Amino acid sequence: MTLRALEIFITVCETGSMSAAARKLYMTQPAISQTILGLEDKLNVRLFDRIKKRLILTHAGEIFLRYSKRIVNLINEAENAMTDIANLKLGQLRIGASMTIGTYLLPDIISAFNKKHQDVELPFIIDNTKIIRKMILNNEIDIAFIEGPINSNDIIIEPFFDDELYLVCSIRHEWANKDSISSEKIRNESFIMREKGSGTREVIENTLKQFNLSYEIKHVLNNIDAIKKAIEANMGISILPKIAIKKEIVEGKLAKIKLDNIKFKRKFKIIYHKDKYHSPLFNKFIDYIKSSTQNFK
Amino acid sequence: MTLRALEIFITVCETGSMSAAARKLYMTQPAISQTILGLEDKLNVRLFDRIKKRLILTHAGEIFLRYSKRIVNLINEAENAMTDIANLKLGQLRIGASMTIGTYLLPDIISAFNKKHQDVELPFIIDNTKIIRKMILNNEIDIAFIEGPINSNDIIIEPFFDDELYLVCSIRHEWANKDSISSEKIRNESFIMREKGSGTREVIENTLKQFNLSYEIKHVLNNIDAIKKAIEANMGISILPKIAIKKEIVEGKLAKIKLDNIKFKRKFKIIYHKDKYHSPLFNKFIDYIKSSTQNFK
DNA sequence: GACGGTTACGCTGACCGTAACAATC
DNA sequence: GATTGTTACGGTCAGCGTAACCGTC
Repeated sequence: MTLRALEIFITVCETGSMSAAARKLYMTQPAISQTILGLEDKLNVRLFDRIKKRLILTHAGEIFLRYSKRIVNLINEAENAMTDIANLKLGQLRIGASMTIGTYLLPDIISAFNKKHQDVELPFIIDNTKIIRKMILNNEIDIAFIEGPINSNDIIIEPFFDDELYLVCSIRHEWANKDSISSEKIRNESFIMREKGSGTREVIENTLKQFNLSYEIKHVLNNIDAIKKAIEANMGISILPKIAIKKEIVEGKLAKIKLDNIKFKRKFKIIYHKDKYHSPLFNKFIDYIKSSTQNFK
Repeated sequence: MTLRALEIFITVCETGSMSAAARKLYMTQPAISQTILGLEDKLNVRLFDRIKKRLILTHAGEIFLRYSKRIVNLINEAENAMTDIANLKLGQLRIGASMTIGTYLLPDIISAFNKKHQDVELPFIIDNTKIIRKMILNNEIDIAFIEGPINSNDIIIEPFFDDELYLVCSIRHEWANKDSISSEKIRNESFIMREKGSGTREVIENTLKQFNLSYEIKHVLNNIDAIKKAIEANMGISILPKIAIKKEIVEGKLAKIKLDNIKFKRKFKIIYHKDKYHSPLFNKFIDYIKSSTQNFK
């Protein structure tokens, strides 16, 4: 019993004749006749009474017609769902991100993307790089955005955004009005730092070490928001990613200062499993992320 | 997209591998691989991620799996319904009958048949022969049982029961205790008759005319029950079909008397459209009717 | 004769098997 | 080397078309 046979049967019922069904389906009439006879033979039941060359559904035929319609409808529904997925009208992309990106960069982008593609599900999880890496390998998420270093033969890494970190102080701090500060001076300031293992801290330490600058850590806070509040309260200075402080700079709550020619730079990366199927939604989202972050100041 | 492909897809999902599915379905593994690839190609969607030769359903695959299961279930349901019909576990037979048969013969038989075949529908209609004939021709009923004459090139007529009509009188009537009555004597009795056009009346008139017997009609009642009540009240005598008076004879409410050697006989007939499909239920019911009436006294 | 359904027969392509290859464990 | 999935190729059969036949209007 093929789906085609069901469609033909339904058409015969609706048109009331095999000839009419043949015309409607662009087939020859004997082909219709044969599939109907084949159905009857296969089902061991007469579907039509042929009374004076006119077709009249038997009781069995009526029951089978109802089933046939339900089946064909369901198949169409399934096919539509699949084309919707192919056309990004439907789908799911499970997104992961590490702290900073997940907090300051992705929320706006995801929500904007979701407005463009209403019926797409975009479950989103923020965790540290190690966990995110494991989730990629276990196929628990489809794609992730991280700042820290990562390595695995099964993971493809693709940079997508040049991050820079800025020295930040309270607007009440004496540096607040200066354009630039001599890098030597920071050894006299109280530094507020992220905890060990933080990608942000790693960049800062590496860069300062590279320039042989000494500094003193006064407070250690495990999230950027806490650090920002502490700086606002003039408890010290810190070096923070630009995406995390954009808003506060604009609002005049924090001041960013150049430190000679020293730049704190790193790359944000897109990662995904090397065997991952690049669904249309997958590709679209990567494109969207890239174009959204391209002109980020 | 074939049903077979859906079954294969479901099996692959359930077993988690194409090889296992191949073993389960007694097919080769490449055949499985091809149908899955074919499905993906046709649907324009990846159903599985192949991560290290292991199959993991994509989001699209999960959605399609749910649809596939529903579709396959529905198809099985439809096929089961059809085999049930073929096996008389399900079905419908629309039965018609003319007055006498429908009132006195069929009800018990239909209800007994329905006890043997619980889930079968047996809609039943009683009307005069002319209407019943029309319903057969219009495919409004599948089979009918009639006593009167009928003719149509499209209707098959098959006798199934030899009916006999008996002279009946009240037990208070002077004939009640006699075994036999000379046929000449009925001209002095008040006759109770069915209306003109009744099949029963026709038999009586034809037979009496054949024997050149005269009689006088006193009352004309259009149904047998009314005639029986009238006879019980000793308003007259009548000649009634044996199936209609069996109960009253046994209960001693009416007396039946032989009239010399005159016998009022006729045949009950099964009729159906000549192009009617003889469903298993159709045949079974005819067999049942014949065997039930074979030993009717 | 026009129309509708069935039967007979031939072709084509989809489906499945065999064989060979690739990749993972 | 054993297992699993993909690719290539060939055979078979179901499904459709053509032609011819039959019954109804």
